[in-house]
Amino acid sequence: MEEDAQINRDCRAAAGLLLARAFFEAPPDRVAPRLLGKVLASRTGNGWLAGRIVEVEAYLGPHQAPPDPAAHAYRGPTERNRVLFGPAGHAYVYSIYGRYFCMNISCEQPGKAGCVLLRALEPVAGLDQMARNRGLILNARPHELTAGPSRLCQALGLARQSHNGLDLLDPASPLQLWESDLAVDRILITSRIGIRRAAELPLRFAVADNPCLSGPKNLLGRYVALSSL
DNA sequence: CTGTGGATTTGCT
DNA sequence: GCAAATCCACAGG
Repeated sequence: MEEDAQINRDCRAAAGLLLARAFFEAPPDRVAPRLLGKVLASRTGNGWLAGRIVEVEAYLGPHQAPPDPAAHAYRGPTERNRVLFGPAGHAYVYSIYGRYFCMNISCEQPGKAGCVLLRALEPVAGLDQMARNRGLILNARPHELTAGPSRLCQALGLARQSHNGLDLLDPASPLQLWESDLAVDRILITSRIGIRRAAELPLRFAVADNPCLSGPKNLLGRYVALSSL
C-alpha cells in the first residue's frame, strides 16, 4: 500500500532523525519555539502515526523566573508530575477534565522541572487511523484531527497509562520526536490558552498562519522570526 | 463564525 | 470538596 510505504520510510529514518537530548536540557521558553516543525511519531498496532508540531506552550519550572503558578511543577514534585523533575526529553501525559489527556515534553536537567505542552499538530502519516481514533469520517479535515492538546492525544492514541514517562529520544520507544527539514519562518507568540493564573505571560508559540492551530482565531500576539529568538 | 453548558477523573488545597 | 493546561453539541447571528 502507498501509505504503508510512506510510514515504513518514516520508521526507517527514525533512528537517524531523533532529536538530541541536549535540545531539551534548557528552559522551556527557549525549547518551545524551536520545537515548532519537529515531528511527533507514535507507533501503534497499525503502524506509525505522525504529525508536525505547529503549536506549543511553555510551562516554567519553580527554579525559573518569572514564577509560573499555572505549571504543574509550580509547587514541587508530586506523584503526578514526577516526570517533569526527571531527565529531559520524556513524555509527561496527564488526564484532564476526567475524559481527556494532554501531552508535554520534559525540559531542563534532572532535578529541575519545566515542560512544553503540545497544543496542535499538522498530520503527516496515518491520517485514516487518526480519524478512526477520533471517531470522525475518513476524509475529515486535518484541523479536526489534531488541533487541540487533547485532540492530538486522541488522534495518536496517547494515554497516561501507556505513554507517561516514555523516553521520546530512544530509537526503541513507541513515542518519538523526529527532526524535520521543513523550515519554520514566522512564529506567532501569544498568552497561553485555558489558564487563569499567570495568564499574561507570552508563552504560547505557533507556526504563523498554519491551518491546524487551536484556540481563538483573534487572539492578540506578535509575529517574530525564529532567528530573533 | 461566537457563546453557553455539561460530561466526569484526578490530585491537591 | 472542588478546580482543572478540554472537547463537543447545540443555539443564534
